[in-house]
Amino acid sequence: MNFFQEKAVTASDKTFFHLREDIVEGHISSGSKLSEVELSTKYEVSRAVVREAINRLEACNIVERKANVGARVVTLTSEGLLELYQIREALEGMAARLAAQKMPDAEINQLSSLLEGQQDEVKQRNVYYQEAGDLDFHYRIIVGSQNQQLITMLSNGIYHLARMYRVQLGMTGPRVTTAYDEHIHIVRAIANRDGELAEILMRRHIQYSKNNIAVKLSNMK
Amino acid sequence: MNFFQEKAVTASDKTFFHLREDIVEGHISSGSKLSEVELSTKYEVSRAVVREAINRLEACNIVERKANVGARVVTLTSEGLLELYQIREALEGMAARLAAQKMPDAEINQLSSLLEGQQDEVKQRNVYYQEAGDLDFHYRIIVGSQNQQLITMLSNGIYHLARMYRVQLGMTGPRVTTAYDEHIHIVRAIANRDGELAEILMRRHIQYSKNNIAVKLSNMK
DNA sequence: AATAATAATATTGTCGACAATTTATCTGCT
DNA sequence: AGCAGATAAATTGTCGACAATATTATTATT
Repeated sequence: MNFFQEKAVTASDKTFFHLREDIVEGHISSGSKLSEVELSTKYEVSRAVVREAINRLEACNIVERKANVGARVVTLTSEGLLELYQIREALEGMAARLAAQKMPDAEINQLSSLLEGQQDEVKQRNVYYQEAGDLDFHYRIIVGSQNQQLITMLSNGIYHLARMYRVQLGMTGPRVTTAYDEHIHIVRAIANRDGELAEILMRRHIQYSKNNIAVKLSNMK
Repeated sequence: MNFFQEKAVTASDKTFFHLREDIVEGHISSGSKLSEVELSTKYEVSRAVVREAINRLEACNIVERKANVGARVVTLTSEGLLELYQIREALEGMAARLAAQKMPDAEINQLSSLLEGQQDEVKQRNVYYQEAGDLDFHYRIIVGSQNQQLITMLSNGIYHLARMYRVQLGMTGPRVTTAYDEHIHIVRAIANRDGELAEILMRRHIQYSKNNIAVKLSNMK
């Protein structure tokens, strides 16, 4: 599941990863308070490392912190989701454009064959694709952009936030095959080295998934 | 100078701001090592708060840290600058698009009259405009996007990095009047609620300043 | 003399304790 | 009873000390 290989060398790292997973996967519910002492007993580390982990979560926009008061998990709102997808649209659109310019042929071919391999799976509406396959696709293009700052920005922060939304809103299910076709077209544009088209298609693609989620979100309440 | 009002309530905050300024303004040179003990004596605080400050700087991409080794100020490279401007182009382009949709009329008017007020100053090639005026312009549009995550992203991280580049490369000087005209056109598009045009113009505007800096950068070495 | 292994030093990572601030509880007054 | 202020409890912020790791210096061997 971890595409972006993150090695936890220090205890702070481990606590950060644990805590992030517990939040993103919904074991710690959105909006709840993060008590430093409580977490330090739970994860069996000192308060200092919990603090450091929370600070990092704050930098990822996963928790909000007020001085002398404490940290809370961010509350998910439809506005927040909208904002997030606007940012993804901008950044991943740019990533697709850059990938069309810079992504090595070898990587493009790998991506193409990856998609071909997923074709059967998708036709059978295998839900797996939605999660891992989609993530894999987007991540490869981001890496293909060869923009290091863009890569860290997206894989450190934005993707976990986006997943947090999907998990907490119970997003699984359709939009599998349509998304697959969009992926195909995006890769084709990249292979043709047409950055402008790649960007347009990627932005559309993200707009579609945003709308898809937004509809579900409005159906819930 | 501080458009984004940041209040330092805790000692960690103060140290963070001090340290960031010392780095961005070039008092601590790019690539140098940040010793925790050294800084703690310099700023007269404990190592813990220096650590916290460094962690925050790391989240801003201003310093890089290796576990058990330490933190260094990022080294500025022409690739890094290029990457940064690609990100700015994507994000601020989106900000301009959103501002055209959401920015209140009052704020647009304020921005218009701000530019008019700067006109004389610009015609006289007052260098002040380049720095503060340009920053003010961009910041207002970002805020006008009404996308909170976008706002924090740009004002916490990216702008300080961009300024760090300009300072360390000794960027002052021309491109004042041309940039001013571009500003005028962008605001006009926003006032006309033409998000698509606003985005295009903003992206062009950022591409121009990127090229402007890139030329200077290549002339130096 | 050069290299490898080992010891010494310095730096970062982690911890528990204390200080400052906020939040909750209690007391007294109208 | 309800509110204001004072007091107590709990939580976060800061600190200095110790542990673990990395870097440097030393020694031994070829």
